[in-house]
Amino acid sequence: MSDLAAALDIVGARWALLIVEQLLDGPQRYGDLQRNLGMGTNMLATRLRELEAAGVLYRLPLRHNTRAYALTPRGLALRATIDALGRWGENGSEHEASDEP
Amino acid sequence: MSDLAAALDIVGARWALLIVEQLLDGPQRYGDLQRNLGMGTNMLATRLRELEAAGVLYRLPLRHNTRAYALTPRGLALRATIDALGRWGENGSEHEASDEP
DNA sequence: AATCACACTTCCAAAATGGAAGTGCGGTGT
DNA sequence: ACACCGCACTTCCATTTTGGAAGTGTGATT
Repeated sequence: MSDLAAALDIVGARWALLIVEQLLDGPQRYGDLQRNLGMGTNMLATRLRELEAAGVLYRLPLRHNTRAYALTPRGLALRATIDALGRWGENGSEHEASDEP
Repeated sequence: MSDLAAALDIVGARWALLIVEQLLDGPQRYGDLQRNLGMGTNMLATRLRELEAAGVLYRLPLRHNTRAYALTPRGLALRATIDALGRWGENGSEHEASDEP
């Protein structure tokens, strides 16, 4: 399995990189993530569990039954990838059907 | 929609980035891609259609009924992202691993 | 005691994925 | 000429993933 395939196994799932992108701005709570991303709560819970198991993020306990999610060093290391993909996505409005590359 | 979300809309689908990674080594034919990637032929056909529509790759006609798939400039621009993700994936076996070299 | 915010879980329908087999076309061998 | 082959797909169907909506449990607040 190539390095790329190994990486995609972890952050290739839908919403995974968007969650990490949010957390690059600092730790956030479950409800905040859900509102900021507009994704269903079941998917969010599943992804957070997977990303925690993969060592990308961890649960940061706050008061009583509330907690925040924060990136581990391994999660922060995704900044380069996310920046690169984001820059690539910037130029997405320049597509037109042409027969020559 | 953020730049990252726009990018993921195109290359976030399963296999998409792996296909692009293959084509970074040069144009390949359908059968080669299938063998090199080990993916089902129906998915490959679907992804190639989507990536062509998105301007990431194009069909390069060869003799008779054969053709190769090659990256457009927009597809080649994914090299930075793929390299970054690949480098991130390299360090995936450090969960309970030994000491460093 | 009743209500509320928060962090989920459960249930079910819809969409994506994957394996296997089939299709069409042009070239090759006999 | 005619059977056969490789290539590039398409079709069919089972399995997995995703998504929306509603429900659960816990501790604080009124």
